[in-house]
Amino acid sequence: MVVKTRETGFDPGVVQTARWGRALAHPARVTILTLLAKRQMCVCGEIVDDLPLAQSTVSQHLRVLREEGLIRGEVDGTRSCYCIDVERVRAMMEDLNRLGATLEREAACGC
Amino acid sequence: MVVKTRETGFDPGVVQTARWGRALAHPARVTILTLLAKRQMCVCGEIVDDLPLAQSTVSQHLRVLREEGLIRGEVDGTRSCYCIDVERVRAMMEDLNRLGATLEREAACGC
DNA sequence: ATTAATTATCGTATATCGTCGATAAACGAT
DNA sequence: ATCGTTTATCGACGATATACGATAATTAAT
Repeated sequence: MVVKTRETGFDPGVVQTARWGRALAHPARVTILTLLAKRQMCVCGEIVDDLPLAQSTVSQHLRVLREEGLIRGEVDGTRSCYCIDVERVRAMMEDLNRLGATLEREAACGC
Repeated sequence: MVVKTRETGFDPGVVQTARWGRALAHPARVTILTLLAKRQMCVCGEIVDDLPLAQSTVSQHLRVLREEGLIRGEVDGTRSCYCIDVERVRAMMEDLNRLGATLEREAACGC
């Protein structure tokens, strides 16, 4: 599923940026990421305990983050141990900062 | 509508970050922003011409960006002239970079 | 006054998202 | 082998998001 070419008529780079946006588009996912950063690893159960959501819902959000590559999960016995994929996070921040730089560059508005 | 307190149980800062994410979560909106940056202002019609979407749909996306404060619109006769709100963009990038820094800081993963 | 142009909004249809409970799968412990 | 723990997935449902055409509102031009 890696390359999901659905031919939308948008620039691929823009599509990727939008994917980063979507990954961050829910408070639960942002919270999960910061949690994983605070402790340097996290069992799923701990994450569930820190969120006001059902276990299955948290699992869904973990899946979204996993699909975007922002986190990686390893099974450890009956547990699942998640951690941030720093490389991917760096890639995301590069993309977002590139966008930010573009948007800030041309400030003069004719309106 | 500025303060939309719907009591979700999430940290306000996190909620704001998620809002930025949501604003960028669609290729059309990212495209619109970069368009507005390239030309330093843009009439709605030009934006519509550059997107593979109907005029009403583009108008919707403009509304989302406007609601997040990332763009401002002024009516100019029968036209609408949009431009980027650089202050807001800067605020967004600050939030996102703060998140990025947090996520990159603690790299060592115990998995 | 009519007409043409432009854009926001409305109504509606469809798709995706978010959420939960229930269940299945995998494992550890007894 | 059975039981308890943990987590992913499934099914269902409501809520949002996305998309379009039609319409209304505004203005410019004739």
